Amino acid sequence: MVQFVHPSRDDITLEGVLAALSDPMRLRIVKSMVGQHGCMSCTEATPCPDMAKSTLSNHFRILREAGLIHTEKKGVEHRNIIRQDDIETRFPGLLKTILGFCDEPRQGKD
Amino acid sequence: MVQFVHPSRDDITLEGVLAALSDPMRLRIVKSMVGQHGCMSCTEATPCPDMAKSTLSNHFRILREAGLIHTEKKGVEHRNIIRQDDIETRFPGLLKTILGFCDEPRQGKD
DNA sequence: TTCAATAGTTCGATATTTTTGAACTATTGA
DNA sequence: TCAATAGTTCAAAAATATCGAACTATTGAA
Repeated sequence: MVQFVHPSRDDITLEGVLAALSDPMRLRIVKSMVGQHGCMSCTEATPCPDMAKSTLSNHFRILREAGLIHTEKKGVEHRNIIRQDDIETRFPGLLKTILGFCDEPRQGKD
Repeated sequence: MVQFVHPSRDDITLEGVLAALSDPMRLRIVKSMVGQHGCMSCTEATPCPDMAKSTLSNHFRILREAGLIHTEKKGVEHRNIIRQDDIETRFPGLLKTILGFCDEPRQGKD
């Protein structure tokens, strides 16, 4: 039984958010999750398939503990959703500003 | 003879800026430099005196190589200035948004 | 000119963090 | 019950950060 740690809205810190987003991989994960606005599995949310599962898992943990995403287990996979409202309330405009500058991973569909 | 590396405006990357700002110490250094709008020596710009000189020097190098500050030698000390225009041109609003959320190191004077 | 003081860099060693593969857990579906 | 899937946890290896010590360059004074 895996327990996920999610900080409450007020425990989300600027430094935590910036540190979480300072990794190119995590930035792209977050970007892809904002694009979609439903839940995504870890595998779906990852724009880089050639990476160890454990590394990926660690990135999701960091995003989770920074308060950027919410994860819950749904069947065999983990559904992740970006905590857009919480972050917007805590740091208005921050996420939009940052993500506005990063490369679109894919605009349309294949 | 020490040569400083300063990326050109166009070589400043979002990831580089975020990575540079994701360290609490560097965030405070940048904050203090934006408050002042002239040059500051490394010592002046540092809100945390109890830190090894070499560590500090490394932080300034990272800020410099991310394109956040410009450093030039002036006599015995190094004058640092934040590259506010370059960053604003490259990522409009980013710096203001981020710094707007971080704690004021000191609002008035002593 | 020489000497000490100052401001910061560079180097090498240690400490911390990240990444990885392997082994594990939990769920689904045959 | 068994295999497949999705992800976690663990321990070791790789990469980064921190530190103290030694170094460089400049200033100012004797």
